[in-house]
Amino acid sequence: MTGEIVTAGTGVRPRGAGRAQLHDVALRLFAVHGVEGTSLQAIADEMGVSKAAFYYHYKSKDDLVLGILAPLTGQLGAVMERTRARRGRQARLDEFIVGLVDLALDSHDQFAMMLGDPAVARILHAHALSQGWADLLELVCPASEGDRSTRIALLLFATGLLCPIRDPDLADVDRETLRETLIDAGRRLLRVRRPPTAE
Amino acid sequence: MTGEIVTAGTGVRPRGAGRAQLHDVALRLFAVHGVEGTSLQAIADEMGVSKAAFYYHYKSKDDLVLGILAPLTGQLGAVMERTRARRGRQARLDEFIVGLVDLALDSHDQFAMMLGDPAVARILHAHALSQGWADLLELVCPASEGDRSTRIALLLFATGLLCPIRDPDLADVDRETLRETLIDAGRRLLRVRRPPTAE
DNA sequence: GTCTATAGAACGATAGAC
DNA sequence: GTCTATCGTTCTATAGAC
Repeated sequence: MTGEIVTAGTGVRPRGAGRAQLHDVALRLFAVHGVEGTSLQAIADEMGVSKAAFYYHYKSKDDLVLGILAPLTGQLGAVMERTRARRGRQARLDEFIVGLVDLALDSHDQFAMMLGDPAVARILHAHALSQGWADLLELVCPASEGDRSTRIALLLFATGLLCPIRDPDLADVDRETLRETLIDAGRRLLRVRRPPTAE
Repeated sequence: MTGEIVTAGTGVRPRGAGRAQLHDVALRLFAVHGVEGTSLQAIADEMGVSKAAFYYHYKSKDDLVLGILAPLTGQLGAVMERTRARRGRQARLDEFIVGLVDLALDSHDQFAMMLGDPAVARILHAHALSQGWADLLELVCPASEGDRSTRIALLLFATGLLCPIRDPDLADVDRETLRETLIDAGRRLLRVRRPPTAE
């Protein structure tokens, strides 16, 4: 079920308890308005503190984004571990699908940030940290094999997970149903027959 | 093949020829950095003119975004017309898939803006103009029928089209191959058997 | 851990000359 | 159709008191 919160090896360290609230508030605003569309002022206002208080927790806005995304990077690594442990192409694809869906459902906003926000792409790139996702892709569908159509389907699926997650139309669908539907969609898309071993 | 450029009924009017270059430059920058991440200064610099020159063409940045998106709105309407003309659920789904893929390939950057950029969502909403996409969705999968799993797959597919389009890994895939692969993926995802009549 | 105050830059937008 | 110059605002970020 992808429960582990990994603090990850990105060099971003938590400090106190107020930071958790900062993450929550910032993440929610980032998800709605995007990173560039959210000012530190807006975050501070929403928290009911002054803007300067922010700088106790992080030294810059970019740092905040990295701090928010750090757990996701760790979780992505965990999915990669589990995928690597599987043998056979079908088993690996299935592990990838299930892992990614759980990640998208557990950490929707972070997931949407990472894959959807151009500002985040810039920040990750600037810190040479965009690797996690690229590595996972490479593991499950090596570029050397040149299987373009699988790679396209993979990218389509991962990106497609952005929408069902944040769409207001789907707010009333319960989590387990959504999860099964998305996993089903992934298997259909990637021609994975059934859960190869168990779940 | 979705050739028609419809100026659309959005109330945004072209003026001269310099506007075409403005659209090109702005669109390219918007696609990379997002709307909020692209300043009018950056656009002006890229065009080799002053920032003030921009205001001859549009009265605001929001207006520029609407102007850039107007043709897409028209094309979306055309897809809707063609979809409406089809009879039967399978035929409509197929028309939707093919139409959307062509739109995504023809107008990748506009497509990515509309579906991916939170700033654009805000602008469209502020002008009560987000309808085109919602209407198309409603036509092909009415909310009243309550077929959640099809709706989820539909959203996943549309959003998923964002990525194969802009991913640098896929730059060497020729357009026709990409088109066929994406259409195939859509049919698999939405369980559409074959091209119901012709193409 | 939070505050006030402010520096300094960048932003969107306007005025008016050419 | 483009320019220079500038207005008013907002932004990130810092300094220093509590």
